[in-house]
Amino acid sequence: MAADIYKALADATRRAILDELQERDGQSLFELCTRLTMRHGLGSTRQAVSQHLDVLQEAGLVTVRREGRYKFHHLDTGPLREITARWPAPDQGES
Amino acid sequence: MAADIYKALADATRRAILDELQERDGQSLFELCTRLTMRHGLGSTRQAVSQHLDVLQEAGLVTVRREGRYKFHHLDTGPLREITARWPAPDQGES
DNA sequence: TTGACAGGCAAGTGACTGCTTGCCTATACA
DNA sequence: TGTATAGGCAAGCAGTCACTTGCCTGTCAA
Repeated sequence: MAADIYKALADATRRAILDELQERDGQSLFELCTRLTMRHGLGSTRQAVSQHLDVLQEAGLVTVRREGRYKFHHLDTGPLREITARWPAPDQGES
Repeated sequence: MAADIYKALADATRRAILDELQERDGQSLFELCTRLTMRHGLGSTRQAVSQHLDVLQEAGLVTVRREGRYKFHHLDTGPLREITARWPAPDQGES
């Protein structure tokens, strides 16, 4: 259920996770931890990233696919359309 | 400068302020307080709303026009484009 | 000039939140 | 079967944030 995509986006680490998943979709938790450290300079522990992924999943921005002992995370940018739909640009659809 | 539009959007009261300004642009602080209470059921004090407006202004989502002892607030949805530009929908190009 | 009105500044407080820490479950492979 | 790997759960801590409270500045009209 799309809990609160706004709160989900409020954290810089979570936004970095979305960036990472956009660049390489379907990463596991450990893969995300590694790449966040390497490419984004974030020293986040596994538990921290896991909690962030929970928030993103609650917001519907990340979907999860289980496979054996792995858990792959996929980006879903769909819920973000709500934002620009709520406050459209003045020269666009607003009447 | 556009501080952090994500943190600015994280609060429900601030989103209600944006809603209000979209419906009726150029409101003063007291006008906003009244309409937030009436139409959105928010019992926000003047100071609380004022602090929210500061955050929205920092984020570039609200611009301010002074006139005598009044201060009118205007909505600017431009910075919101950054969000959908950063994570575009997979099947549509950003435009 | 006086008083009412519109808004500003700053310290204090309670709740939330991101993160750590420690321990646990489950799957794969030797 | 035993062990390393991938991930989960929950309590505790510290920083942040929204909100209040109290007082101050600036504008306008009578």
